[in-house]
Amino acid sequence: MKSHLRDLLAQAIDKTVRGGELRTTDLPPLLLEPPKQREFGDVASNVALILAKRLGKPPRAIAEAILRNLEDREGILARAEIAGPGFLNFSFSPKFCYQRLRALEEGKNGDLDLGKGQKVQVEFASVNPTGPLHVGHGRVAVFGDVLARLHAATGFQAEREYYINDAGKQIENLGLSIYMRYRELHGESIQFPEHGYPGGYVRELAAQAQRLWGERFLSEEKGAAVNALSQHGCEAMLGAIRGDLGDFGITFDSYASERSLRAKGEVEGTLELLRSRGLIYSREGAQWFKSQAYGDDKDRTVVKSDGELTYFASDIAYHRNKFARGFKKLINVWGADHHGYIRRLKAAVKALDYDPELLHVVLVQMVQLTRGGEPVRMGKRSGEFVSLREVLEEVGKDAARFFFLMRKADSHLDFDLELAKKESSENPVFYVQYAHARVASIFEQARRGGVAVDELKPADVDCKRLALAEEIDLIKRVLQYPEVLEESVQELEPHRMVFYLLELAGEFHRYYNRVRVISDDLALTRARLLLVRSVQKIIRGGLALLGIEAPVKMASRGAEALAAGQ
RNA sequence: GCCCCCGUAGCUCAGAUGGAUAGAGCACAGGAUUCCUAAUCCUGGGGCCGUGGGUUCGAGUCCCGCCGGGGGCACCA
Repeated sequence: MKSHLRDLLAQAIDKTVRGGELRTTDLPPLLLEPPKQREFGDVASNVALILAKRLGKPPRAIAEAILRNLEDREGILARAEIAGPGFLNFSFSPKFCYQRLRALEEGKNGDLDLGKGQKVQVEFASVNPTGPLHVGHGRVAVFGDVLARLHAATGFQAEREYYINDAGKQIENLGLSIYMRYRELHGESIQFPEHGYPGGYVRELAAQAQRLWGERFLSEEKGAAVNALSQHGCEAMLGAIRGDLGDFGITFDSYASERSLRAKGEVEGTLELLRSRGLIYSREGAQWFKSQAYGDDKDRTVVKSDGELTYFASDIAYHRNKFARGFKKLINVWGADHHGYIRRLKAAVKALDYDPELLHVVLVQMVQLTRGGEPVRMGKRSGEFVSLREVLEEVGKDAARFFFLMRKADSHLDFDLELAKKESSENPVFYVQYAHARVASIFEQARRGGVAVDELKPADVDCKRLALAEEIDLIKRVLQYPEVLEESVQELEPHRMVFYLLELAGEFHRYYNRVRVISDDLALTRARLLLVRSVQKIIRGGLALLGIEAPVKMASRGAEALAAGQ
């Protein structure tokens, strides 16, 4: 919708320049934004103000010149005027709204193609398989998943990948932890390793090992036993993680393994490449990558003095591997605690002659769980935290996903478990879902009245009957969807879609309360049905992008009240 | 000590190249259902945009300092 106007405006400015009324070649990008106040119209442009600054001419004069050259042959605008210091305010004509609505209902507007088939990889979660996922991981995972969905919906070829750090010390520590618990199970008194994993799941893994292999590891040489248990623990945890994420509606297209990356010699190969370029040197028995030369704060170790590779070394090779696979855009979704890592990774990318701009790192801030406003205590040290599974079981997939997405990544997230469970107007998830269900309910009613909703085609509908101000507003809101989608993808900000859906649902609920869709006037009824059907379609599509169900009935409230026992 | 994020209504947060009188939800107070689901809607009060400077015709937005909250600083993972 906006893009049509943008074209018109661009032409007008172009014409103004060619006509000699504006003497500039340096035109700002045309940004059309909703004005502060409704009376100012649907969209506003401050282009005249910006040009005024650059050209030293009065903004209103520039605005007038542009308006004079604006040729709206198709009549998409109802109003175009200058206001305030020199804003250009525009309102779309009802005729244009109807036309776009019809196009939307004919399915012509859903195919936004920003990506042109470009390959994008979203790497997220990538949690070391040394323990179960907790809430913070959940936010990161949902964020990454939705970024992938957004890209897939806009013409990108999006792939989700999970990178498994299965080669380093952490996995070894997991194995050692299991090993000690295993011996404990067999009656030995043990001293638990300092860097071991204290969580209860380690005991379970040990018990599992006992069931599977009996006393075998008691007699086996320690190193071999730890190794076997590492592998066992890693596989088991990965399975659990996969299960948790699966229940959250998240699956991956591929898993990358650090161990196999090393086995294939890619890590050594990458280091060799850097070495050949003189970017690796030895100091104090270790080997360092000259990341400082590429914008990092300091040089970083890639091989420790004991000969072990660092995780960073693997990460360099991993990202080289990603680019080699042909991805044109890489998105890494990390917890905010990894922020110190960005520079060194970008430095490495640059040193390998890839464009660091193609690598987007989204940092997702921490999650603070609360219950009725009171913080839920989580002790990292004791290994006790609220797991993602607990949250999932308590509030359900839809509420959890919605809450994780409600804030931009930069913001710390307060996640109130009580609120997420509440089935009332306080809970935004239900607000949006209810709007969708309400439309379904209207359809049900219409069918009972003999109106063929399902066969309703835009061509059979007289959209002009949608003449109320509420109706025009609602149509305009519906037609905003592609713009919101585009911004969400470009800015990597799914929360924009969440806010939009809340607004759309609100606009619909208001409309519903004011206007009866079904009436004796069949032509009017059909027009209104078409309108609410478009609302439903957009909400369903928007929720699908967030991985949230769009129910046709809001039944759970009654059912749960019943189950709760009066 | 250095780096990153945050600070906007009682609470949780939006605020898109700097632009018009700073918005929403919740909470609070009152009201709406003979009619498509009241999980809804309507009305209302609420603000030195942490703070002090600076740039600008114009700053919640940009720059510098300070205060408060969170995170990161390794031959850790």
